[in-house]
Amino acid sequence: MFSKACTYAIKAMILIKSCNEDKKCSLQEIAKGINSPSAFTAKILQQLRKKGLLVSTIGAKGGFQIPPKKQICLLEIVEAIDGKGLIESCVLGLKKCSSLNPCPVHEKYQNIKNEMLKFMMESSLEDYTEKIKNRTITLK
Amino acid sequence: MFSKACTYAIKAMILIKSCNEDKKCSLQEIAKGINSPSAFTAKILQQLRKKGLLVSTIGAKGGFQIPPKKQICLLEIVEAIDGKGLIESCVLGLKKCSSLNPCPVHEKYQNIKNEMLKFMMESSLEDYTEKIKNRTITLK
DNA sequence: TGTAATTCGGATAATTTTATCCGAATTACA
DNA sequence: TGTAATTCGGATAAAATTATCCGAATTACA
Ligand code: SF4
Ligand code: SF4
Repeated sequence: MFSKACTYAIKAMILIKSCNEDKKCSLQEIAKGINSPSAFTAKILQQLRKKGLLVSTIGAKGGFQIPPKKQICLLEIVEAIDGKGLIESCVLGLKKCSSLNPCPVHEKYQNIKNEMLKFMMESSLEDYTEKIKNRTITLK
Repeated sequence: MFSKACTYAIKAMILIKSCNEDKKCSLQEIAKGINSPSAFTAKILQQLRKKGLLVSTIGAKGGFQIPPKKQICLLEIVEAIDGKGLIESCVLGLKKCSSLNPCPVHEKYQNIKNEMLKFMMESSLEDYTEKIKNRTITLK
């Protein structure tokens, strides 16, 4: 469903969010916390930063944070890393179809797509943080 | 969502199904009909054959057919090419979660996954053939 | 029987995705 | 001021996916 890079991104964002608001999360903490290759994770964090989903501070004691007061949903993360493909594409990826001239599964499929979208829009990082903090679940 | 190979497989199966029952579909017809690279398509057709989703006849006037009297749904095709990943995996792909100790989005996500499964199980090749035959839609 | 059409499988190449390495710049703080 | 911790970006490598090429085997049919 999502690329590997994308699931790293999602997990990293959840982990960072579940740190204290003011605390910065270093690359190493993140990679360890989500069990990902750190250099690859670094690239992904840069992508997220460039899209405005993360802020970073350079130098010793530096690290990554969720931009303060920003609400972020799964969809934003997925789009930042995997692009609009998932949202725009279709089972068949046909070019010459439309809602006026749909293939037989169009309606069913659109329903599912809409629900996936809804799910991703409604799932905010906050939804995850509590259980992470309690260690009820881990991100590994 | 699906790999490129998988969407080629789906389209190829629909195309073959929409040929006459007794008519065989050659690789070239298929590749042309679904606008796919023929050598790559050949590999995919072999995979489908080995999984029992296609039968082939070798030699001149040979080609591919859907096994007679066999009902095939999308799920079977997807599993044959992309494996069980889509069905078994999850947004986060966590290892230590379960329905007893789920992450916060578990319920929502499982619902969507179940609907996707249902969709793929309920969508049979026959659903597509009529419109293909009428040329109301194409597979290109 | 000979030839063209075709599937089949192995080898290889191109592209994309995932991953590693390293040197430079920045900052905290001893 | 010096050093360790850190982000940042470029170069490269490894692995997976997608794609091409070719020769062998099989079959229809002229
Ligand atoms: S008609 Fe709808 S479901 Fe069918 S191929 Fe087009 S966009 Fe996809
Ligand atoms: S609890 Fe459910 S939704 Fe959450 S990561 Fe595990 S399987 Fe996925």
